[in-house]
Amino acid sequence: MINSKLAELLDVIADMLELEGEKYSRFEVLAYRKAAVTIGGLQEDAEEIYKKGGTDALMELPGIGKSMAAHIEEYIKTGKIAKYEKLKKKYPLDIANLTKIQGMGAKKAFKLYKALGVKDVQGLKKALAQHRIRDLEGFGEQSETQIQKGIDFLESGGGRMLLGTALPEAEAIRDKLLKSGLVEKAIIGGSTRRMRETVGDLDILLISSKGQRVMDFITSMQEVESTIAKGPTKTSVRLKIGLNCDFRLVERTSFGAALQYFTGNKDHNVKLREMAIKKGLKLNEYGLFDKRNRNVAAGENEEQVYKTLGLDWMEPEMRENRGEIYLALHHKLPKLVQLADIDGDLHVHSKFSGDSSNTFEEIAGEAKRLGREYAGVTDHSKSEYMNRGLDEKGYRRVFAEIDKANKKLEGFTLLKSGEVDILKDGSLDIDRKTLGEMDYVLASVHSGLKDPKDAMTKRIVNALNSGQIDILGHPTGRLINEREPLQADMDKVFEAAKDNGVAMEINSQPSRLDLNDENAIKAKRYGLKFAIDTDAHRISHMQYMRYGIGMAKRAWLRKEDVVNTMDLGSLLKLFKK
DNA sequence: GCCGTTTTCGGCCCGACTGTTTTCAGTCG
Repeated sequence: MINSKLAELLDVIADMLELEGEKYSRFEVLAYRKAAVTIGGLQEDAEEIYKKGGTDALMELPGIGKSMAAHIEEYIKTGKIAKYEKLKKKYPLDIANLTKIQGMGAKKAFKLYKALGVKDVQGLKKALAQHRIRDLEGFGEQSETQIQKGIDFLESGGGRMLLGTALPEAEAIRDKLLKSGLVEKAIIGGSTRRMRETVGDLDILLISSKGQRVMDFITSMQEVESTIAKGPTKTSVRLKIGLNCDFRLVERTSFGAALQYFTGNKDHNVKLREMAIKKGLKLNEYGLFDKRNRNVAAGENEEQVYKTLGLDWMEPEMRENRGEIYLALHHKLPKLVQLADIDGDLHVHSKFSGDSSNTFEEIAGEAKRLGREYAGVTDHSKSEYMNRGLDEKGYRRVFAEIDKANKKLEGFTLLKSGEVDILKDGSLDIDRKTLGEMDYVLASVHSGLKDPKDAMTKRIVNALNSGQIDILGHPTGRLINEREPLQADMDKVFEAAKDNGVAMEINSQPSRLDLNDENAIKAKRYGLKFAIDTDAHRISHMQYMRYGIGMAKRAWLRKEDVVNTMDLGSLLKLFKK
């Protein structure tokens, strides 16, 4: 995968062009930055895209035009970009890593290079230790401290954190603020509100008349490690869990506009502002203004902001500039699936296998509490010997237990299933007869995750073509920040799934979220159905459903795209087919 | 350098905070 390296190169080119100053327009710099973001965020390897469709395919990507496509082609063919190499001679410093330090941009880095010969982070550390920075023009003692802090943060592994870790932390902080009596309103914004799989920092929006006291309260909170910036309307802190959190205080009359601004991703917001300009208006976080600087539609809710721009309000998960603005303009937004639509959970482990200790009573009790009508018991199959996987006999024993338990349960049904292993040749490790006794079959790949793409594609497609699978479990096997997804031609996988009526799982475990939004968007284009499951190994995991729902909404899935929104009768009929 | 669901040329989003400064550049989101 060349994406991250390529994105870094494009970003550094942007930095260097910025250092060139007047010679380049800031828009050209911006173009490189945009391209870097696009490439860095791709799921598919840019090299694959190029191999399949050449520079034309690359130019389909947002922010990639003729020049960028040529740069990418050059990089794939030669491992280098001439424009970068040329600039590098003039700026022979490790901009990519230096600018990872918070508060350090290309300009500061270059200043330090010119004055002190600092070329990389190592050199910077040396200069800091010798206190050579504080005497430079434009720097001071504080600068040294800030830079040192930035380096420390970086080295302690500051990066994007799982949504499943970040969201509960944000909620805890929000609740504390609400309880403090100092704020009228507190809402979590940013990528957390958009339910992105990982979160770079938290944004919390506040209404309060006690500005200074609120900011003091925040910086003295237990969760806070240090204060990065503190002003009357904006405070940034570093949290002990290793995440930064921005707090913004706005007037009630601006709250809608502020919430809009702090929720949409950058592209979405830029698009909205452009629309505002075309209407002779100006949009910022304080409101929507006309030429005489009169607020025409800030209001207390976002709906007014969207409405005044001619748009329907849309759910936060959609605000990524993936075409949602066009749909909103033409009143064609899809009605997205909601957590409350979920009627059951089709991937739950029990004490009969694996590292789970869940009893049927516990599973049923928690599921009922969450308003669900059924839960599928999907214990591991025998290939997972590390997880005490079940063989045919073992499954029969579990099915008998399920029958017994169901007799005692009222208004709730446990379903007979299994998370069956897909073997290397694509066959399942449980015989046909036993699979036939299951209400449905969930099958997953658990081994050989690094196998070559061709073999892996064949393996999964064979399994799908066996006609024995109802749901493909965590289809790419990735673990966020830990393990790369398996390499398979997802187009072929989705095609085979469509042919065989197999639903794709959206696994709600915070470290999985698999399929992710991008793959789910693709799968939906093939007309596939989805099962949003929790893969619960603990009873508490059954609440992870909201993360899977977040992913589904990000993929614009509707209720009818998700099989476990159906009532039990309809679901069983579907699986019978 | 990119882009267009009116445009293939003429546009391209907006503001807060910091540190080092005497009015602002740099950085960030």
